[in-house]
Amino acid sequence: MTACRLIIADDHPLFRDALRLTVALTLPDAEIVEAGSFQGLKDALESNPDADLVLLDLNMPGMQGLSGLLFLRATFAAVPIAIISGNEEPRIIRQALELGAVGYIPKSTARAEIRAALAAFLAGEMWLPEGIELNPSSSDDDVALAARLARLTPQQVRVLMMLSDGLLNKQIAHALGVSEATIKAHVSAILEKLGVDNRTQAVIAARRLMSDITPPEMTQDSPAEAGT
Amino acid sequence: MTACRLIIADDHPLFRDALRLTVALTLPDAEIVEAGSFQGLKDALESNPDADLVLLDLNMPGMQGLSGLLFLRATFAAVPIAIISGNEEPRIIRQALELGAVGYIPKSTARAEIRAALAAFLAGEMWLPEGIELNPSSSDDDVALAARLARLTPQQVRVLMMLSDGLLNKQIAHALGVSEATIKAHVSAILEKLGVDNRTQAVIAARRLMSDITPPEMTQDSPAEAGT
DNA sequence: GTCGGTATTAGACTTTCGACTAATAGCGCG
DNA sequence: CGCGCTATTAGTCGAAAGTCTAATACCGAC
Repeated sequence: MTACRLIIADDHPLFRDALRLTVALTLPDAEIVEAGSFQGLKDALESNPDADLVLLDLNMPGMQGLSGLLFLRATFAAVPIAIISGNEEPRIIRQALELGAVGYIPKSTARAEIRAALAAFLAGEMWLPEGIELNPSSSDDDVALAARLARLTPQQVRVLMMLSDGLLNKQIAHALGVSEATIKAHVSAILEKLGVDNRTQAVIAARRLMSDITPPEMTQDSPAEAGT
Repeated sequence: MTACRLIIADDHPLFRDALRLTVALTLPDAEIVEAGSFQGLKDALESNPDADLVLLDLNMPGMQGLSGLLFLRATFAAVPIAIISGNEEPRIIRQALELGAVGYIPKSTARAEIRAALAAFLAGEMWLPEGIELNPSSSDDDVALAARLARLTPQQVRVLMMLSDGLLNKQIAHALGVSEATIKAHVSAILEKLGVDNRTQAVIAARRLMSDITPPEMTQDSPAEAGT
């Protein structure tokens, strides 16, 4: 197989190293780009818009939960994104899939399985841990919300992000270089797709994606090296 | 000392029992009312508006973080509220104090110290765990936000809660039985006190109080009986 | 009692929002 | 190529939001 290009995004250098070694076992010829922050990942994707896969940790500086995934999917729709996270809650996993992730690898996954997952991703297939099904009649409200957010167009996602910062239509229009009427149309489309009545409720919905991620361990003094 | 009346609010019956025993040691004549949910606590406070103290756990069904404390302080300003929580983060403690709590007892506190805290509260004094100071030049943004929220009047708190649910001014006016112009005046006062420009930013600020509490343990399969 | 400060209420007026209509551009398909 | 579909763009207009001014009421201070 010809050389492929992967982006590893994790704020923990040790974990990036471990992951790169695992990747090298499966794909000796792979070119690997690393990013340690959300901004770094955006830069890496702009430099490598033809990357074959992003391995994304959900807890990165500058990224607020799943909203980062929403943004990346909207901005770089052509690049497949797989989540690698310490969080193993089924709800989070299903939300990530609804948002367009090609797979979800818990950090507790054995190395052999991680390699199998990588192979699947690069073959264009999905991969999930045991016990997680694809469409288990998503009864969860938060999962349904993720599905609705995934239907937004890239421009609508940008508008929703700025809406969530409390900006006025006029300010968003100026930032995006279009007229205020255009922003109003985007906002109306967002309200329709999210099934809400006004911008405040849209912001509440969008922000629910940001706070839902609870890291499994929480010792804010220990380095929490997750190597091996 | 004459008999006093305490309200113990915690969703865990076992912990309520333990707390009641500790209270009985210090105050044999105390009348103790228990509540296992936020709604139960509101009912208890309406039945006992002259209670001498509320011992409030921050993780109760129906209560979203510190916003519950904000509501209680605005609605029952005459009743002192002490927080009893498993969360020991200094930021949360300072926020609770800014919102008008008379003290903060980590659940890891020794029983003798809890008794000392109770005595202090009933004497009208504050009590804090070791190492937490009263006004350490609150540099934290979230603490400053709590201080701003504490300046809202009771009616303004009610309006802010409904704002945070995404309601229109008209809907809030109808629910509170006043005119829409009145709600607009309240909203303007809220924006001024919170230092924000529009209702969306006010909702973002209010919702920051709701998501900041990270429970120290997280087993989502335990039954969590809330009966009595 | 009178004064001064604040909470609550509301009307008048300006700005912003959001629905409706519609034009343009790109894109897959027969 | 022409057709239908969608994304993006924008103008118009009634509704909602937010500001300003102000009246009433309550409450502690003098």
